[in-house]
Amino acid sequence: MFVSGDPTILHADVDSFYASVEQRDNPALRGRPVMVGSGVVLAASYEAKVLGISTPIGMAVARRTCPGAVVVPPRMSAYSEASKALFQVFAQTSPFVEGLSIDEAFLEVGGLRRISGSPSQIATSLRRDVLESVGLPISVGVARTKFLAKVASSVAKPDGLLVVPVDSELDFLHPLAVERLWGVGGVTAAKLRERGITTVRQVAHLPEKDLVEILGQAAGRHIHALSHNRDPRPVQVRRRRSMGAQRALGRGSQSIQALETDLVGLVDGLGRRLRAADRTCQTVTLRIRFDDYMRVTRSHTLPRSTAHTKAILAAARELLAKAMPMIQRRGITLVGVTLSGLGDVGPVQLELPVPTFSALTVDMAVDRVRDKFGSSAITRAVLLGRNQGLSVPLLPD
DNA sequence: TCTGGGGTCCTAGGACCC
DNA sequence: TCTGGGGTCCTAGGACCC
Repeated sequence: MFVSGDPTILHADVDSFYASVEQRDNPALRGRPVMVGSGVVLAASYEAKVLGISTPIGMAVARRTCPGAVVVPPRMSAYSEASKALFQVFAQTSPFVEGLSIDEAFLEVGGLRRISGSPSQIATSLRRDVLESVGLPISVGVARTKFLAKVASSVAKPDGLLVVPVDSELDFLHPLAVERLWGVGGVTAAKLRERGITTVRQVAHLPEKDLVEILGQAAGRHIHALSHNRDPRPVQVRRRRSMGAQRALGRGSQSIQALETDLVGLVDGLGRRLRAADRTCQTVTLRIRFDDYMRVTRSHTLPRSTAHTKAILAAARELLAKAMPMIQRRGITLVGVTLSGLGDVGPVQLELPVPTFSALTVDMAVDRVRDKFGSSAITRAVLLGRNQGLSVPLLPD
């Protein structure tokens, strides 16, 4: 039997994630068109999608298009909880899970045949398990490459399962629109359409160098490879590379004080998240969106990594001051902060001039570290004396 | 059609170093 | 004094994803 070429990669994706959570938690919303969002529609239930709602779309337009729909404000913490439960089921299904976003992941199930069955059997039980223990409908695509598995799950929606056999990969892929290629959005699709290219098959017939000429080195090569279903990327656990928060502001005059307050709030929240994840950052980026919705960024790289709110805030404030003339000239409708250059909180060494170990010594050291790196940064203190050591686990306060 | 809140990756120029 | 080639880091912008 030919095993190595079997489709063994699952792509699992919750259908209309936010809207499905709302329908799960409120039975009155089930079977009805539901739109989640405030300024724009973040998610629409399938009942709403059928009526012509696609995301993102302005809420005013959405209400006109679909007057019978129920509009629900987003509950981010509920979605975050649901996501945790979802990824627990993923982890129980396979040891190789690569999270892609809050509600989707790749699972490699090639080595689980003896334990759990064939990939399509595993996909079937995964859908059942998620529905039973999280209460949400998912769609699953199964294929030999990550890219194709992702395409398959989106074609399978809603609440579906689609396996792409190895011998019919290109038959499945080539009739699809270019927008189905992972990495082809509005701008790229428009460039291709200008040249009469609308299907994956047409892309596949183009020489790679032509695509590179049109789209640039990386994008050209990438899309050329995908159109032939060449995607060697393995399923792998990835770590987060940046962390950010932003706030949309109403149009109109924004006082400098209010802006500073927003900035403090954003940085404070980010600092907490950073320390809760035991991470540090080195680069602080300020994002600004003007009244005309043009965007700019200003960034600063710190001389050393930090998880301390004070250091991040100081950098963010300087960036804001730098951008202030632009803001005053053009108005501001969004402020955001992104932290990148993420690292891990390593051991911190502090020397205190104390003669003996005591509860007081520990408290002093802990206070110093907390003061320096933030309250949840420390989980263990190792006290070293001249001839002895003492390791003390600490509870987060 | 007037616009959220998260993320990822790529490109390109300039500074700086060897 | 002028010149080459290669590499890394920083900053800014942009496309794309859900």
